[in-house]
Amino acid sequence: MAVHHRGDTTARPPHPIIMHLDMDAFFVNVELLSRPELRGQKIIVAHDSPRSVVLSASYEARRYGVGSAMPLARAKQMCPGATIVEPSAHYRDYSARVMDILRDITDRVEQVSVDEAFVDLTGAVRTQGSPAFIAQKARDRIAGELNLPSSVGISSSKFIAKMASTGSKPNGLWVVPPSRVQEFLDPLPVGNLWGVGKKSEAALESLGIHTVQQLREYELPWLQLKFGQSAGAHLHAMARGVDPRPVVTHREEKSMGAEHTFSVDVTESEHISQAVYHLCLKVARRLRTAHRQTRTLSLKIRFSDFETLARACPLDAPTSSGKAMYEAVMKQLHQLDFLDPAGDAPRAFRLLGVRAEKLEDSGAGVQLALLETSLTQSVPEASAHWLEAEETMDRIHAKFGSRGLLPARLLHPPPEQ
DNA sequence: TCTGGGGTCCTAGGACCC
DNA sequence: TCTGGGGTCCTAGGACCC
Repeated sequence: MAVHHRGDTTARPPHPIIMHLDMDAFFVNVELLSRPELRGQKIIVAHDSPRSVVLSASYEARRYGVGSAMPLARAKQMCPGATIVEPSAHYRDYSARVMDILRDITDRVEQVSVDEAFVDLTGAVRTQGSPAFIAQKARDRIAGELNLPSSVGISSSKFIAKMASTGSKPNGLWVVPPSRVQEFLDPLPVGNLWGVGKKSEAALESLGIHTVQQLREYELPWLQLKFGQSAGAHLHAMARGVDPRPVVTHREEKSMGAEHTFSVDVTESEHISQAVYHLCLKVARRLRTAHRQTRTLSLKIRFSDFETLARACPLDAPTSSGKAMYEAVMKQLHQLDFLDPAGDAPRAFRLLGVRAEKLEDSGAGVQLALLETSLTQSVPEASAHWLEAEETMDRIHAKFGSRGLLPARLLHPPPEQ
């Protein structure tokens, strides 16, 4: 609780102090810890398969134009001789250690992704020194204890703090005081703004708007007419450095999904249904681990021509059962005539995805109710068996990792171990 | 060059209700 | 009989982020 003094009408200072920390080439630098001989070389972290994309590139590789999310095939072509490193399982651990260091400053930490976080320093500055001092101490600890480089931006809003950390990279620290925000923003290309991607950038450019300064010349109603209510308001606010979003330390997941791109397009119905099965079990397991269940299931398909569509798969009742999800998805696939039980599907699949939406808590009581519901239905033994089987798989997974979850393995013991 | 996998948020249109 | 105006919920698609 804030302490109020006499005459203090506002509990908050005029400007919050927000820091944004972003790890530099995070995956690459984690890999370098175990392979120091590669330091200073062109490194690309990616699964080395024909359809994969770049997850992270060393600055040496970036000089050749390699960037995140680029198809690996293209990256290899642009940057011949680069070392391709398979992603490992260590990123979560290092991420957690970075976040722990940040939480030593304050608990006002919002983790945005595996390698990024906002920290609200508004309270911390009263006892720990200037924002820059606090930030540098955190960067020094991350460098000293984890041997990983990071960059920090500090300003009075999340959005400017993030732009500042990006601008300070690599291994930098940039403070933008409130009085300098406009001066900081004005020369930047609109494409640098948070939430302005390729499409919006192109639309802005076509209207002759290239810099934030130019964007600021346009009024709110005009921007909303051109870009929609929300995006227009967003652009208007950002051009003025306005971003009132607070640092949020906890956020509940709204959906959980799994998707898979086949290394080769697939037409065989049996192969497709097996993939659906896998994805459903994966999502169901995650739901149960989080004590959640879903009321709406969504199926995503990408065909070989890259046409992508999503369809809802109605559920009889909220569920965290992979079997129930599998049945709902298969029913929808058949209704859409995308499968032929006798043989090949009419169109080749490139990607399949399953996403659980409208999540709700599934306490022990709810799980029991679910079990009772299935027991009163026509195939009670089968339902009970399946729930039990899925729980068994949860235990197997906890013990051995994600290997060996094919349907066949459920019925027969795995060949090894 | 040929496009991953995990998400969030917004928009538009249709169904349905009053 | 030729038709309004909300509000809400749902679905599909798409932009965007890391």
